[in-house]
Amino acid sequence: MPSTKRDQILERAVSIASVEGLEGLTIGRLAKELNMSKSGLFGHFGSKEDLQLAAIKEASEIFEQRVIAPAGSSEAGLDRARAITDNWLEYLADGFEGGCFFHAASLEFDGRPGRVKDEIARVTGRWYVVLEEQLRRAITRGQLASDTDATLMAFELHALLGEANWAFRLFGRPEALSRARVLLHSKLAHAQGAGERRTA
Amino acid sequence: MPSTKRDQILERAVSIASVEGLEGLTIGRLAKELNMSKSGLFGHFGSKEDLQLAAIKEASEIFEQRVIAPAGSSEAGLDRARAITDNWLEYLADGFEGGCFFHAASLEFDGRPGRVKDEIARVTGRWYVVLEEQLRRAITRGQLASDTDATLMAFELHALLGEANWAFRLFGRPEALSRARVLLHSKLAHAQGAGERRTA
DNA sequence: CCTACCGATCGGTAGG
DNA sequence: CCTACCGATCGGTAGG
Repeated sequence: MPSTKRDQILERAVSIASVEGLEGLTIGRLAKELNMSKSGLFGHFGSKEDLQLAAIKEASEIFEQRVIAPAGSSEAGLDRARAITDNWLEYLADGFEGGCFFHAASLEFDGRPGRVKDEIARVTGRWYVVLEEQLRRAITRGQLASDTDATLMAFELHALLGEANWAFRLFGRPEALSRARVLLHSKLAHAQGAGERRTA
Repeated sequence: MPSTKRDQILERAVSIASVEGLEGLTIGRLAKELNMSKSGLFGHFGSKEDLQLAAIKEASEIFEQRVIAPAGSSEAGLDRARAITDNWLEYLADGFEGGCFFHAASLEFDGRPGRVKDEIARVTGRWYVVLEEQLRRAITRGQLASDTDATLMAFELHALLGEANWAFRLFGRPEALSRARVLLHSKLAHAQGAGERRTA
């Protein structure tokens, strides 16, 4: 399937939104960057909110392709959890021009109830659950200690990914990514029910 | 010292910005909420950027008062680190109308170079270092294992605070805060060089 | 502190 | 897909 004009528009839209935010993504600016008229661009979407929702869908497909799908070739459980977090870190390093689209969008819209916020929560929540599910399988398979709390561990791993994005983008230093990698690997390292770790 | 008009303006400005973002904080809206004219309000600040910088300063003073200063009465080291993170969680629950001002501002401005971004990075980085410093003292005093990596542990604790804010605001469920509390206490729990912990 | 105003841009529409 | 336009709002200024 060839890339349609709408796809080209959304590709730019997602890139702009990752830098300027989903509200900062204005129709006028998007049109100018694509050498289109505002109304010509507008014809592809019914409203700004629809454009925002379409951008979220486009960004979620990119995330799925880069982070979730490639992990499908790893064995379910600990290996797949590690593949997901490794892919996630790579995506944080170069996935979008302005850093993680969804982390920024979450904090931008958490105080603005509506369809856009709901969709951001739905999509990001889904990936969170995907990761948690692999931890549960790892526990069932004896790859993590049987008393591991999968909910808390998913919270922890997701926290490290968010912190990596925050620190990398705000301070511009790649150590944020390597620190997160060290911690993620440490938490996911030991197979066969080991599970004892240092605090660090 | 009595609360000046400027202080009253900034109080509203910080609350609006926590919900709408620092760019969404418009002079017109702020003036309307305060029953002032735009130009009357503008007289207190030289430009929108100056208003944003003043709002950052105001918010940082609130954070200092609520999170950092009260921890000064706890003994330096592990106790003070725990006091800081406890206060921080309380501040996440009710510090600003729209969630952590600085977490939102960080992700909003990380792609917009300039004085506002620099100031956000400077202020948030300072608190990060304050926490790390207490961990170093805890190690020196034998309250944490001597091979603890303070840099990584500060990264981890700060990650949990950020995750708590993200999840609490996006999904509106207070479990996010209690999960972070459990994990933070677990990591900071054991005195006298213990330091062995479960992954969860 | 105010009224009155500036040019630019916002989301969106009419009409073709 | 376009030009041309709408009312509203943006940051900011002149003048008092």
